[in-house]
Amino acid sequence: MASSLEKAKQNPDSMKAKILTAARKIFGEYGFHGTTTRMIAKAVNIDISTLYYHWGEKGDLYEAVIRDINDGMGQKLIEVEKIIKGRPLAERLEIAIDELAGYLFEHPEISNLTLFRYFTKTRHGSLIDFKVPEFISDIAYSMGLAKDRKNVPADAKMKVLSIMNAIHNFVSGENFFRPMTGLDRESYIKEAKETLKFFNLSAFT
Amino acid sequence: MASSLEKAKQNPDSMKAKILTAARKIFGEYGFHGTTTRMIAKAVNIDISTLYYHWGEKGDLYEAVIRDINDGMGQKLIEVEKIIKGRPLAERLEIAIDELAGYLFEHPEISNLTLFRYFTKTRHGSLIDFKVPEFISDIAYSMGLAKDRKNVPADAKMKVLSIMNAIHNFVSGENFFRPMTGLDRESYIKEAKETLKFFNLSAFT
DNA sequence: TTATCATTCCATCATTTGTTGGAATAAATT
DNA sequence: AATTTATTCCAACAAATGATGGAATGATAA
Repeated sequence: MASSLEKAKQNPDSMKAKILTAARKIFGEYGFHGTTTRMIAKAVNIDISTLYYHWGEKGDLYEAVIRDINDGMGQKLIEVEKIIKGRPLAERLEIAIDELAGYLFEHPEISNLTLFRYFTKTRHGSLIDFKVPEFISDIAYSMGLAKDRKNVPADAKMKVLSIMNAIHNFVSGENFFRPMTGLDRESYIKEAKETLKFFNLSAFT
Repeated sequence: MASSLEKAKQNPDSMKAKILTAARKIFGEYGFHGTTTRMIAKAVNIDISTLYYHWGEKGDLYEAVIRDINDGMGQKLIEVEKIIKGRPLAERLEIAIDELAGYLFEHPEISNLTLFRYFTKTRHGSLIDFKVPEFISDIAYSMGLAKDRKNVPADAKMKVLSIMNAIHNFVSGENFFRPMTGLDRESYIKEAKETLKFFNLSAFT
């Protein structure tokens, strides 16, 4: 059975999908409470009631957005895993950083929303399954930090969290950090990747 | 001339200071838009109008909170600088990580509010001077990554940002990350410090 | 063509939220 | 004691916000 989200993504030109795309962006910029349903409706150029017709409550739309970005990350991680399979660790790290950072710089709402969820309490506790724990364990296993995917030691999880967060930080923080460095966007992305490799390669090789 | 903020901090029992303390905590947990003036008033057990009497608009109170946490960070950085002065780099790093992480784990609102500001757009752009650029440059200089405090290269700034953010992440993300690891608070803090040292010592020594 | 269904908008509500005026009270000053 | 000043709360408001009913419109099926 196709979920409401899957249905929307089948046709990116559908109104439902357009709303979802706008919601991703705006929720990512302003957070849940900082976003109003009217802001999203305006971005799509529709009446607010049309938005409610397609997605129901604000919280439901937000959940759909979270599920959507999780799907994206999950797919990307699988894709990366395929590329790096069998290579030596240093090479794996370099490629993974390039790929993941590249992907997230193209979709900064993913980093924004992920960090939002880490750091913020919501007034009405939406307990969305965030998939992050599984992602983290999978990466730890893939990096050889755990023998068993289901039994990853705490220190390995902490290392992986550190890596992933570092990527998210550079992506989400671009608006704040880039002016500090005086770099243009392209150079900033390049420098971010270099910095990530600087820490990770020396740590793991 | 003592600013409104300084005046409040002179006497921590004053109503003005009590409101500020509660505001720090709640803004830190829920963000600017997620926090209502009524939530803060309730936490202090006062009427909402009393809050307005002391601090004026919500945005003004928020600014005071930001200035307050900046003061705290600034003082702590000076304190740390004194302790590590003259020691070899590896030792400096270890001590700095212990001290800063310890301080921030005691005052998680600082990390929360700092990251909030990095990653979030506010609907009404409050352009508070955030002092972060100076902090970053000072740390880069202190680590020997720049000859000149006023002329820090971009890659050095990126490295320092990476370090600082990594600390903030473990502090702010505790509620999300700790359940993933199964650690108690004390062990989590210890493990966070270890992980930070793992990446930084291997990178810089 | 007619009847059914899906989609969109207009108008409107009920709450929430930021904010203020003014009365009541307490504290300080004369 | 009388008077001013500072502090607190109650009540209320306007604007913003989440949400909905129902009419209009368009598409689809019969």
